[in-house]
Amino acid sequence: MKIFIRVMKALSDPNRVKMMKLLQHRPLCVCEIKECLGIAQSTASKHLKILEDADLVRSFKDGLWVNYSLSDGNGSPFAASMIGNLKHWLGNDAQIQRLENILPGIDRHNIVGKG
Amino acid sequence: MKIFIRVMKALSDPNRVKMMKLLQHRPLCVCEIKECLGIAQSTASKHLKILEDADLVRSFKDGLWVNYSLSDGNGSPFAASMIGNLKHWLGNDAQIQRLENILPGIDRHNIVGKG
DNA sequence: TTTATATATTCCATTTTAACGATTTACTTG
DNA sequence: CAAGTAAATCGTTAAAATGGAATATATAAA
Repeated sequence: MKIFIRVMKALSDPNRVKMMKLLQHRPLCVCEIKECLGIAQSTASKHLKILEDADLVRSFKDGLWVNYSLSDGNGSPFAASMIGNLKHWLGNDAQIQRLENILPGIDRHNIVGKG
Repeated sequence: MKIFIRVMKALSDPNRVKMMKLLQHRPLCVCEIKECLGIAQSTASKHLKILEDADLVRSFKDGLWVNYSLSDGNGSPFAASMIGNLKHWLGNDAQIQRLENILPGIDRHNIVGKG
C-alpha cells in the first residue's frame, strides 16, 4: 500500500508529470529539466528525487552532470505500469506539446544560470 | 492534464484507496464505509466526493441512503484504467485484507451513530 | 591546491490536504 | 406538518506539500 501511494503521490503534481513526459524522449540532466519547465534548480532536483523514490525514474552520474531517465520498472510493478500508461497518455495535452516543442532546442551546454 | 492529476490525487490517499478496494465487493452507503474504515461520517463523505469528482466512483440515492459503487469508467479513460488496475492490485495488502475480512459483517441497518 | 560548476540540501513562507465536530440539507414516516 | 435519519457542508486545526533563495557537496579543470 505504501509503495502504491508513493507512486500515486509522485504522479499527482503537474511538474512531475511533465518531467515524466519529457524523459520519454531522452535522458535529461537537472538543468535541462529546470530550463524546460521554467522552475528553480532546487525545485527540479526535489521533484526528481520524489520520482526516483517512487521508482519512476533513475539517475546516473556523468561527471558533473546527473542524467535522469525513465526507470526500467524492475523496482515496483505499480511504477512499471504507470510508466507504460504514460507512454500513450497525455500525448495530446497542450502543455505537454508545448514542452515537447521546445525540448529539441534545450541543450545543457547552452544554459546560463544552472544553479 | 487536469483530469489526469485529479485521478492521481484521488488515489494518493490510503483511505480513498481502501474505499476503492471495498467497493470492488459491493456497493456501499456512506455509513457502511465510515464504519469499516473507522473514520468520521463527514470525512467519509468528503473522500467519496473526491473519488466521484475523479470519475472513479458513482453514487445513486436509495431513499435516505446514498449508495456508492465503482464507476463504469465512461467518464475518464484515466479513471477507467486505474479502476481496472486496482482490481488486481493490493489484493495481498495486509490492511486491505483486514478490511475485506470485516466487510461481510458490516450492515447499514446495524450501525449505531450514522452521523 | 585553488577555482568553477552542476546538483543536492536546508531554510522559510505559502498553499493544500485531511480530520473532526457541528450544522444544514434532503428525504421518509408518523 | 412535525420528527427522525442519512448524507453533505461548514468551520477550524494540524500536518504535509510546494516553491525559491541560500548554502553545502562533489566533481572537473586550471
